[in-house]
Amino acid sequence: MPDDSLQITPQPVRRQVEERLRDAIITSRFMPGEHLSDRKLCDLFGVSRGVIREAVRLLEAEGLIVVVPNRGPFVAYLSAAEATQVYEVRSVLEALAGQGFAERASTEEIAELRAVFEEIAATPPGADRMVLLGLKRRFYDVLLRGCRNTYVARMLDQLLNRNSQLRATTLSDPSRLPHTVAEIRRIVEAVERRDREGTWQACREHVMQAAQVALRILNEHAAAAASRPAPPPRPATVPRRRSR
Amino acid sequence: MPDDSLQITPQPVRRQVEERLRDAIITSRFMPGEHLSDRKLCDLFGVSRGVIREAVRLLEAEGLIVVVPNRGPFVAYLSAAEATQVYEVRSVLEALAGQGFAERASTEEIAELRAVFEEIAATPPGADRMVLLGLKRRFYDVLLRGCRNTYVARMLDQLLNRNSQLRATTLSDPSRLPHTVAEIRRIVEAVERRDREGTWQACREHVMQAAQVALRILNEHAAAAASRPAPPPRPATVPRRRSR
DNA sequence: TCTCCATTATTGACAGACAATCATACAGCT
DNA sequence: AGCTGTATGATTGTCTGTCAATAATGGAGA
Repeated sequence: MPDDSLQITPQPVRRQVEERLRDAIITSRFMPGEHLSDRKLCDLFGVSRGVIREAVRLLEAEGLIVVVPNRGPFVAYLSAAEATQVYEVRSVLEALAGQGFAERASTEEIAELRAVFEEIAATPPGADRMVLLGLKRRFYDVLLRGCRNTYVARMLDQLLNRNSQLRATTLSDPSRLPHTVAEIRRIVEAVERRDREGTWQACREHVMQAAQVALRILNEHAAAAASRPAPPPRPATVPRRRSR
Repeated sequence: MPDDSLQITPQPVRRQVEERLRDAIITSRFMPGEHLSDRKLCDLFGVSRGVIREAVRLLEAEGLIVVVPNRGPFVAYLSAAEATQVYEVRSVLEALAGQGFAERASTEEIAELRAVFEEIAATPPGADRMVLLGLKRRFYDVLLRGCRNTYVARMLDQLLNRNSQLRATTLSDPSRLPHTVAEIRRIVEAVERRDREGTWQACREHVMQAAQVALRILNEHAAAAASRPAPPPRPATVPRRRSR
């Protein structure tokens, strides 16, 4: 099999818009619920309407954008109920990815995974949330590449993007950091033993712990919002209906 | 909670094109590897290029279409290796969906699931493959609706579409039908007992059995193709690279 | 037969236009 | 005041035409 690591593929303008827009959403440059009108995006990216519309369609399918007919695209909003569902799916997909990694990753990839883990473990508690999120992202990049399953990689990637905002807040919780490190250590150690079942369990446990923290935070926010006089407007939350 | 079953949402032309194109692909009206040029699709659907391009972008994100730069969209092709991966993911997602159904579906939904199962069980062995696929599709529709998890529903839906062609051939295997029915019966019965673990196992088992049959068929085809002088051209299999 | 080049078709991207629809504000009525 | 209806303005959905860049095709020539 030829090495295609040096292969370059031409990147149409559309792809760049897709990537930047995706990035802008998952880094919260656009807030959930925000209206992304054609005009605005055209001006922002300096491209024509057609390109914007195509990019929006792709991000719509990825679930990052919700399009309401005759009103246009909005940044998707994740309710507490939906977050629960996301974590439920993540737990099994991540477990599957971990198991695949334990089975099929090369020794180099395992070493790489440990290296990223050590970086996470060495992070001071007061670090910027985006730094931590970036490290965790790299951890997942290694994991998803080494699990040798394109489909689990794609879907987990989408899920991680989908609730990246929530993840940023849970990761940044200083009291949570040592627990996170311990959980990830369990994953890495299980992988190093090539322990299928152990990795599965460790991954599952990790996500479920994260889910608990996330939902606690979400409920606190909800409570705080309820005590405030005017609840956030939350414009047009998912009026779209999946067909089929 | 207000009943939104009467809600009507306007369907832009684009949505119709998306649906029809998706349907045409999963029912094999377009063969894998086939080139779907703008012109052709414009003529077929009688709409402008912009609409076509947007629809293609959406189906690209769903994995049904692969777009190679400067050559346009092709119907995605599923290699044996990829099929293995799809079944691996399906097994856990379907298990999760089943578990969610066993926990959270209403008694009406459980009855509905059994009703569809009875239809499947009553199918004569010589039935058309598309009839069976349609029934199975309905089974999944009920399951995915009742599991109360939008995300697992979306992802499993995509996976089922992705390998619908393969599923049609495995389902149509007459020697396989009784086994299929038995496996699905196990699922339904576990659900009726509200047995989380049992449903999980039954679903997992069902997919793994299906995977075995599918891979056997794929290998037979591959062997047959290899014995033939000219192997099928299989133009441009997944040259696209996922970013990030 | 093979190689190289010119022609042609197709994609990627842009701009302009138009009807349909939605949001808003304002006037009028009870 | 509170509600209803309408006029205005902005935005979306869609079509058309245009143009450069790239890939596929086919033929000329060695």
